[in-house]
This record gives sequence, structure tokens and C-alpha cells, in this order.
Amino acid sequence: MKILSPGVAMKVSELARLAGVTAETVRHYTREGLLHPQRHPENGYQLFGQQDLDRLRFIQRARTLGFTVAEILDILDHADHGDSPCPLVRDLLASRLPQIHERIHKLQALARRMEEALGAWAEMPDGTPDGYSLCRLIESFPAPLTDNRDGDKEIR
Amino acid sequence: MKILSPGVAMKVSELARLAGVTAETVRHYTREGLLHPQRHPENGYQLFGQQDLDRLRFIQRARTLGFTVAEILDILDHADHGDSPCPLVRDLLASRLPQIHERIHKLQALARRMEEALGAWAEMPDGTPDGYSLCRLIESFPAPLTDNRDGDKEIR
DNA sequence: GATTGACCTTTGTGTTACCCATAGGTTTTA
DNA sequence: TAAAACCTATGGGTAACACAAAGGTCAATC
Repeated sequence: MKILSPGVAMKVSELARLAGVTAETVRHYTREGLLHPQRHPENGYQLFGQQDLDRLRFIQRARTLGFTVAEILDILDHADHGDSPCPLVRDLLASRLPQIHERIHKLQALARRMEEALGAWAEMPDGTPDGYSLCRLIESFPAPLTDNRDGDKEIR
Repeated sequence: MKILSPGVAMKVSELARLAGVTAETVRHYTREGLLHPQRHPENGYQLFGQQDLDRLRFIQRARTLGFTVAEILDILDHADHGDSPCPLVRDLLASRLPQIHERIHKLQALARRMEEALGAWAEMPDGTPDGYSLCRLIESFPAPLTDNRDGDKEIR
């Protein structure tokens, strides 16, 4: 166990440990341009400071609010250029919220369908596939709308 | 407009149209081994029959029950070998259901966080980033647990 | 001083369920 | 007969990382 001195310079794993993420995640954010570590001139290691830890924690909060990495990059770039990212943040939040609710409703509908199927479990014979039926557990379900080409995506 | 004769043989787009999916989806399922079309000996076109339409509709129902394409392949393979896939189906359903509920709870928590953030919108100044704060809209949020390396994945 | 173990680097691949673009052959229709 | 519409196979893109490989670096131990 070593004494960490976060104020000065840390390597990937130290930063990751302090923020509670994996080193891979830190490298990923760095590759994507969310973090800008300095480089040790001799060995090429990435060196992070307290600011990077703050940034990483900001990223984590933003992620728990549902922002994508690309969106967070946008937010951070705004801030780095001296612009307030708050209007952007609010817009993103406001436009994403209804989608989240939609996703919730779809998942709830899915859960209901699954529960119904399991509920019907008891009364239904297993039935070896006979050319007419593969598994009534599935086939007895309402057919998806014939036209479901959109509006029903990303259920999982 | 042409008269379809589904009982005999259809090409990719006809099958897709009847099932309400895109031709790409049909090709995808075929590539993944869920559909086994015959080939027109002269031009190499894929030819599907009524069985394939039934299969495709089965696949759609299974998808709306949350099964992955790989799982459906497994189910279909069982059925094709004369085994009842029902026990497999039930196991998959039963093991996936709690995960769905978990996903719902996480999304609901996410929606709550987003609503809170938007609710705090009015009282909060935009504040140009000042080195201490990027956007309080995000930063005033509870920090994610320091150790969230697992158990908090796939929120979206 | 050399070995070892822990850590670092870059690069490339895999995950899920498709969508889309490309290049080129075929069929249908005007 | 030529264009429109359809078919084929191949390869790349999506989101947010995880993981493995091949090789360099560092600190502690023998």
C-alpha cells in the first residue's frame, strides 16, 4: 500500500481507483478526448492531476444522468472554451427524459408479457414441436403488429 | 401490385413485407442461421416458404418477449432436432425477468434524477465554468458510489 | 545485478441487432 | 431495349467499454 499524492500526478490506475472505475474506462475516456493527461517525458506514461479527478467525477455524475460519452465531450468542450454548458445540459436532459419514460413503459410491457407467459406455464403442455407449433408458450402470444418497422426498437 | 403466393416461394422482400420487417432483418436472421431458405438454382436468390414465414413470426414473438437472437437460434435448433424447447424457454424467461425489473428500477431512478435536475433548473444560475464548477446542474448531484465497478451497468 | 511481479503502452477484437453503402448481377416493366 | 426495381456478397458503423496480446518500465527482492 502506498501513500497517494493526488495533487501532484497519478497514473491511470491510481486515478481509476480514486474514482471507482476501471483503468480501461479511464483510457477509454482519454481516447475519446474527455481527459487530457500530460505525458511523462521519459516513459510516455499518462499523468493525471487533481483537475482530471474532478473531471472524471463530473463525467460519472453526467453518466448517471444518462448523458452519452459523446454528449459529455460536447459539454466539457463548451466548458473548456469558457462557455457555460448549462443550457446544453438542460436541453439534452429535457429532450431525453420522455425517451426514458418511453423505455420504461416498454420494459414494463415486456415484463408483463413475460409474467403472463410464465403464468400460463402451468396449464400448458410442453409439446414436442409438431410442425404446427414450436412452443405454445411463445406462439400463444399476441403477434407483434404487422407493421412494427419503427417505434419498437431498443427494448433491451 | 402483384398477387402474392406465399405458399410456394417468396424472395427476401416478400417475406419481409409479410412479416413487417425489413429485408435486411431477414438477411440478418438468415446469416445467423435462424432461417434456412432454399436457393434458386439458376440465380442464387433465396427462396422462402410458408414455414419460413411461420418461423419468422415465431422469432418476432420471441423478440417481443425479450429473447436475444442467439437464444432464439438455440430454441429453434432444439425444435429442429425434435426436442421441446419449452423448458429452455421457461428457464430463459424466469432468469431474465428479475433483470428486466432491475433495469426498470434503474431507469426509474434515472428518470427521477433527471426530473430533479430539471426541477432545480429554475433556481440555479448558469454560471460560466470557473475552475471550481463546470455546471452545477450536474455537479450538485450525488456522487455515484465510489465503488460502482459492477451492478450499475447497462442503464441505457 | 538480475529476476520477478505489477504496472504501463498501443493495437486490435468482441459485444447486440441490425442499418447502410458499395459493386455488380437479375428480373420486371414501360 | 433500357431503366427501375430487386437480388447478391462484403465490409463498415453503432455505444461504452472489456479483454487479450506483445512489449516496455518500475520497484522490490534475491
